[in-house]
Amino acid sequence: MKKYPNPKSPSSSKNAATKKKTEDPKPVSFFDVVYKIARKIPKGRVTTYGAIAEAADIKLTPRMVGWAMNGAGNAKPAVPAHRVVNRNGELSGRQFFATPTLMQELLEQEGVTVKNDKVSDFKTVFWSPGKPKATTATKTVKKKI
DNA sequence: AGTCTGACCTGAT
DNA sequence: GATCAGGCCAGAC
Repeated sequence: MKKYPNPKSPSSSKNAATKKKTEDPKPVSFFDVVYKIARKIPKGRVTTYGAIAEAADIKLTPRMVGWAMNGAGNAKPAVPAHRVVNRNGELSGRQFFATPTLMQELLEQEGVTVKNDKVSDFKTVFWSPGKPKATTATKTVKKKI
């Protein structure tokens, strides 16, 4: 993490607009897919990176989801990255926000209780992107049904 | 062209 | 139960 000159701007600070008019045949970059799913997250609810990766039609790893979130602020409309947490329910990406506490503030604002940088009742506020057979979600919410 | 990193997850020790 | 290591795909230098 030290060899990175610009930790602030992930995509060379070119923002997501880099592909502006270059999209035509296959505009469905894995970025767009993640954004689309993240935007579908209802208010007061959170999901995990792995769940999004599973919901994506394309083969994708949870890591890529987080990486794609880098452009969330640049994406339009802005993607509610604060509603996306890791499988543990921790606000791992809070430090990537404008302020480390912004993520928690937003979550609490929507009614999500955050304790110690972790979502309380994570399983309760957990929301599935739409993939019922989510392996990860199955384990997390296995006792849901 | 090769190397490394990355807001993760899963499995094994 | 906690910790370590590996893996996965894509992008940037």
